[in-house]
Amino acid sequence: MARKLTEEKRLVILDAAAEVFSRKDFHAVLTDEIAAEAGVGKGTIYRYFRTKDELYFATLMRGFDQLSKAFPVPAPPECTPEDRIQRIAADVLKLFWNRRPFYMLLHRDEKLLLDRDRAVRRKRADLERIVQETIEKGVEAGAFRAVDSRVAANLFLGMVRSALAYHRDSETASTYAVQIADLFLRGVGTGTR
Amino acid sequence: MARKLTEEKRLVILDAAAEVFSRKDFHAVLTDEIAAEAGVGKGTIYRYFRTKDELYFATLMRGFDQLSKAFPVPAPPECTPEDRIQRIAADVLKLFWNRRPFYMLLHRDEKLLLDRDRAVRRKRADLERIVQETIEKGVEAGAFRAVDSRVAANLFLGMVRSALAYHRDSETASTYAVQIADLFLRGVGTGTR
Amino acid sequence: MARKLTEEKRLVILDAAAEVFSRKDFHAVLTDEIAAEAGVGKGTIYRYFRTKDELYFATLMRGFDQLSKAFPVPAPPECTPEDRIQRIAADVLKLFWNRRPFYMLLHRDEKLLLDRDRAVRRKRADLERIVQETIEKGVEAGAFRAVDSRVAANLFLGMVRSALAYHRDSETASTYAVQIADLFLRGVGTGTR
Amino acid sequence: MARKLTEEKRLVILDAAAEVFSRKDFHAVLTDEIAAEAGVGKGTIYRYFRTKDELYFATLMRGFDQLSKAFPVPAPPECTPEDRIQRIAADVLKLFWNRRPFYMLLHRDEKLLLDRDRAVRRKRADLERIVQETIEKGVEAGAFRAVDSRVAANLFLGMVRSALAYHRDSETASTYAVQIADLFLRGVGTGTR
DNA sequence: AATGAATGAGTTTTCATTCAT
DNA sequence: TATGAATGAAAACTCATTCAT
Repeated sequence: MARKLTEEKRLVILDAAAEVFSRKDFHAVLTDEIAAEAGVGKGTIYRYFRTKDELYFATLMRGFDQLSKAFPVPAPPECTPEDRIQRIAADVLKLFWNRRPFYMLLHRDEKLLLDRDRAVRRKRADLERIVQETIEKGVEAGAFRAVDSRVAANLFLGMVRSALAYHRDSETASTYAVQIADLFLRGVGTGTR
Repeated sequence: MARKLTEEKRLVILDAAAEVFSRKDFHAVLTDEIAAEAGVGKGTIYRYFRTKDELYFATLMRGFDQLSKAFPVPAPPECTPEDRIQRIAADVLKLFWNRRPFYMLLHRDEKLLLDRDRAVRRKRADLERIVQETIEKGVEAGAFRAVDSRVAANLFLGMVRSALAYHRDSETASTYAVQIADLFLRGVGTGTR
Repeated sequence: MARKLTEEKRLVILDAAAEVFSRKDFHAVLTDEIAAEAGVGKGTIYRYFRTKDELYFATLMRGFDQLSKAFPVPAPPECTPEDRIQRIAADVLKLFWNRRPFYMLLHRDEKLLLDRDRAVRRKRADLERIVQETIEKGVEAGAFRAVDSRVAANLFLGMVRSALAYHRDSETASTYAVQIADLFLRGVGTGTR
Repeated sequence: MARKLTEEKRLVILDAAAEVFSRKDFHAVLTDEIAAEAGVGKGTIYRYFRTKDELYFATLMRGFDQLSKAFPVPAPPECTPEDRIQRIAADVLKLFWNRRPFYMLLHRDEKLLLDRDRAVRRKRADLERIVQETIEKGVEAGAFRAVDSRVAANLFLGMVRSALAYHRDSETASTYAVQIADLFLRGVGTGTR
């Protein structure tokens, strides 16, 4: 039990860090708080992470990786644009719904992450691109009006973000997903149906 | 830099602070940087604000007050819900469009502001309420489907926020306003027209 | 220098502070000087005392507590007023004789201490009262002239203070004690002997 | 009225400084406080005194000079030691009785003054010497017991200091002077009378 | 000549990081 | 290996002194 725990403890620290960092600014978080939250000594943190910065970035990346893995997207290959939109809303909301702190964290430091990590940049772009492409396909197929796909994608994601950030605890991810998809699809739909 | 009148200098400092704080976290900003940006000595800042914290809060409040004054809302009194929605989108976007740094600042520290200032809390609630009530009226009038007004309001504002945060420099407030209103109104509309 | 136990180090810091504060004004003493004198880092001081002020007060109180414990007074219960006077002079002088720096410190900030700490106030009053009561008893017993006991007590203590503050290093506490008691007792005595 | 007021204002500032410095440590006194007390602008102080230090020293010296002038000592030339002692007590007490703040100031920074000014050093020594010589004469004349004149002088002055520092507002200088002289003279007297 | 707003050197205080245990 | 007391570089804050008005 001398070395086996190592990876486990790393995760304990990362979890604690995610928790604490999600509550306040990077600079407002004291190393001690993270140590306390993790239930380890402050020195231990430095055995696993060279600096507070590194820990912070690792925390972001870990959350991000979890998401990446969980990310259900590309999503079904050849379903209708409407279904894909619906699917994306549902998936993203479900993914973050019970991890609001982490979502807030990711959202707040989006910029830092995007600047520092290629994978994050790619993933972020992926999501945007998928939504955008889906919309474009919808337009091409005549299912959607000729909206600006980039703008529409941004608005769609804005609704998703808003749902994540401001939903009440009593509300569910799927309710929101349905409403977002519904609103969006009617909003961009051609009405022919 | 010569002798300035007191109130004038206070504003110079607040402007500088807004500029600097909008670029980085509170904790990442040094008092010296603000002083430099304002073109005053560090001590001067402390003649106008007791602590860095107080300066920060004053900065947020100043921006907020400017907005409050500029805020065009209650908006037209007895126009259609559709028009009001359109108006709100246009007004809010126009208000913040060229103050993105400040908007980001306000958005980032929404919580702090809401916790500390009643006026902010009220203003924020006002906007939400107006949107929500407009939606409710639309529903009652049969112009909108029977959506959950709170959720719909949240999604509407989510689109607005997204527009503010992620728009490209080449895009205009009014373009976005039109698209948001269009998308939203079709989304919640009954289709009877 | 190694690792010390917490309470031990607290005392090391307090000793150093007493030393440094006794040499100069509170405001003229730099935190760094105390740290250097204590042989610890500046930050360490702040682990034990919240502010420089708190450290200062703690320093005064510590010396005061030491004295309180060492304080031999109430002194003999039922001996003659003359003996009690002699005893008090001897005890107080002995107590402070080799702690002149601390005595000076205590004396200089008498007011601060009296204002802030009830125990100090009580102790100070105790000493005064004991002297005064002793004098009153002497007067009642016909051993002393009908002097104003409060004034006489003040003068007696004035001699004691003067001895502490201005004695030469070559002089001893007991020599002074004898002379003070002698002078005072003859001074207030009735001469009947 | 452009230049005539100059010396007058200098004194106003010195008075204010004496008042404020007597209440707190040199370092605890802000230049602003002195300016406020003097009813002049802060800058004005610097027109009269180069630095705060200089003002402080000037304040001490001013008080000291006033005393020097008022100092009645050498005292009567060829009266009895008893009379001289009585005279000295009365004179010193009278001199300081209504200037307690200044006395406290002088007393607190005795060391600084003694270190910096030859005249002060001389004056202080004078007083001590006069008392001591008077005692010696008394001893030689057989009027006083064979006390250690230095110690006795110190104790005598200790009583005087104590009277100045701790007397109540309701008490008078002459009462104290009488009691001090009485106590001291009986204390060192041979009893033959 | 007088003023008090401005200044920045000098202090206090914090906190990431180290290191003795 | 884990710890948390110790540290000092870095940041906030103060205040004597200057200087534009």
